[in-house]
Amino acid sequence: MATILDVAKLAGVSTATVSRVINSPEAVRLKTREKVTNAMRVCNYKYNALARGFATRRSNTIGLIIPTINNQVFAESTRGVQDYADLHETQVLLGNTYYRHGREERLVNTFRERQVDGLIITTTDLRGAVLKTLVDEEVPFVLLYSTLKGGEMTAVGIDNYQGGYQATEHLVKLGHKRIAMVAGNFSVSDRSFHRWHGYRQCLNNNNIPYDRRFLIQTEYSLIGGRHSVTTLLSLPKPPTAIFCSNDYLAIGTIKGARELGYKLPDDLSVVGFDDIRIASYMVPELTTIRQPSYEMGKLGAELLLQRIEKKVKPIQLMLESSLVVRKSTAIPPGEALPADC
Amino acid sequence: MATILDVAKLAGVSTATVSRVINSPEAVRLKTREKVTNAMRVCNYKYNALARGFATRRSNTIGLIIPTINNQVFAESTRGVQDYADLHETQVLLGNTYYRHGREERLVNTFRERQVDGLIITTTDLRGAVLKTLVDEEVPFVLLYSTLKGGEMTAVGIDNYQGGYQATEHLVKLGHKRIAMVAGNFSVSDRSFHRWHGYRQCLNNNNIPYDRRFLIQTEYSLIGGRHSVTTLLSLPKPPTAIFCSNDYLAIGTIKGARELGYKLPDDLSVVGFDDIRIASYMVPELTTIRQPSYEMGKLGAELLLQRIEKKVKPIQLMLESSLVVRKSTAIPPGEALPADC
DNA sequence: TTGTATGCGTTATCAC
DNA sequence: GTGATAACGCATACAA
Repeated sequence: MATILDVAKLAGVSTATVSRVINSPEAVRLKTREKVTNAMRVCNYKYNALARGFATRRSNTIGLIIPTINNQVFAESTRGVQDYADLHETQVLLGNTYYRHGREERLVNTFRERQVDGLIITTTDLRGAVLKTLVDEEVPFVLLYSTLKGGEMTAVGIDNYQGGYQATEHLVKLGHKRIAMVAGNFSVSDRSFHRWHGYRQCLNNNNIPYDRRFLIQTEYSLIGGRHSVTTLLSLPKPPTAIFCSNDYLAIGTIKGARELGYKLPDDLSVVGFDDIRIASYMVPELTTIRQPSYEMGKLGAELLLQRIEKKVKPIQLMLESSLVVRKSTAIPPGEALPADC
Repeated sequence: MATILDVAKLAGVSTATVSRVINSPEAVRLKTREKVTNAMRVCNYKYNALARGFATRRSNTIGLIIPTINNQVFAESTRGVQDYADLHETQVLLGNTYYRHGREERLVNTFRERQVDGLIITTTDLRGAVLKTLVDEEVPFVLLYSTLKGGEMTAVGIDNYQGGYQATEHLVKLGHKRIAMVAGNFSVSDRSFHRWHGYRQCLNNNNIPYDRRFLIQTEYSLIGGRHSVTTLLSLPKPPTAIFCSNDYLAIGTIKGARELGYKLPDDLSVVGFDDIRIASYMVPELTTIRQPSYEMGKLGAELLLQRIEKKVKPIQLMLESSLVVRKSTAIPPGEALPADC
């Protein structure tokens, strides 16, 4: 495989000149440039970006760590990151934590060994040692889907508390009093925890007593939702509405309820979170909290590159989220008409 | 940042020895090893995998090129690739072509500059120059979701022809005679083209005349399906069944038909392709052709690593696909009961 | 505008 | 078992 040395010899110039035509062509005389360009073609020269990174101590690579690419939401933000990186000659290394702290730590270390210029992390372990180390050792990184509102870490996210509050408030306004929540495990999802806070505060503000049997923590999956709803609906006084902390849980919940003979939304209202693309294609169309995943990824990548260039101080950005009312929510059963009519 | 030279000095050994404790600890005396290990801790040494790659001319990185991470199917195979790579100390660089030939070419070049050890590609341009060049220049690569049954390229896929045939046959057996197909554009999806072949051959074998107005090529998306069905159902003699070349098209088709007042599956049968996770959560639950995406990714990664090690010759693997009958297909309208009863 | 010389952090090939 | 040292391919300060 030809190197710049080969090209240099062939063109009768120095390697420095070859390097210049690659990196700052305008700094070399047209004639010389052409000689070099020709030589490159002749020996089928292929640029070695690894060697460059080695020499400049800059890899033009970032590491992206997410729970799982399998979740549409993270696929969207990943796309945002990729698209932005792509425009800035930056490549992205991708890793899934599968919501495991140990894997998150391992990925961070592996990526650092790979000399990534920075990291974008949707963390599963906000209070853990991993992020602290990153701060201490001044590794540029930004948190995605963050719940942070201050501090020394750069982060972009939405107000999960508010999202949880809005979702719950929507149900309260419809007249629901028995509102359950199917949440992602708090131990691995700070976001879920914040959403629950919003949920609980909303109940509180509306004088609805909090029933702890109405909270189920489970894994973020279709199955998780399907199982959880079975538990909830077999309670002596089952809920008439369920707030799920993501759309997959909501879709699973809807399916599970239907399997139990419930008609939706008449017998049970369900609200999701995220507004994945398919949400509006479900039956009933899913009422949910929309968060701008793609934009979040894009913005996260932008912030990271700026951090790498040391152009900005740590900052926490909160993007807008909003309630999207569709067809999976309605007034409680027996509200408009008596149940026995 | 400390290097092995620092460690060597601190431990009073040579860099070669430090390198040895990293790569083949058993080759160095326990006592020396401990000295080195200690020195590493003292100066907070961090291994530089990039420098290693530079020296060994092996990056332990592979490039994964897919149409879009946004499609659940590719997310699954991506996971398969990642999981396998992860077990073999290999990182994966991810890129989306968005079904654009130019982007595919650019990604291949960029990844090669990055010195990836090999590539895994779900190509959008099977007959193009890009793959040919890869073969000529002996770059290890494997095709995913491939339609190949021979030749010099390593590939793993399913029998798309057979998938298309099975899907259509299912509809024929239910009694449908007017069967349309909503397909991904043939120009960017060889897979779609093969599925169409299966579809057409099945019609042929069952003496059902082929009507070219019953074929719509569109982009692989929910919207694509939704729009296509509108066109099909406004035909003078509209189809009673539609075979869609992926699940998103099918889900879009179902939604579009419902918006036109059709009851599914009574008024219209729909078959998808892929069996993405959410398929069984749709209403009606989607009848579709299942393909083992995760396994395909895993197998592709395995084959690629073997190709890199030069342990195997080019081979084309076909995984099993199968028809999954659920609720989105039924006998044609007016078949059991007269339409006007 | 172009060339010379050196460094980047590791591995690998010899010696010892 | 261990050490000395030459690659690896490119960028860059400094000279010319």
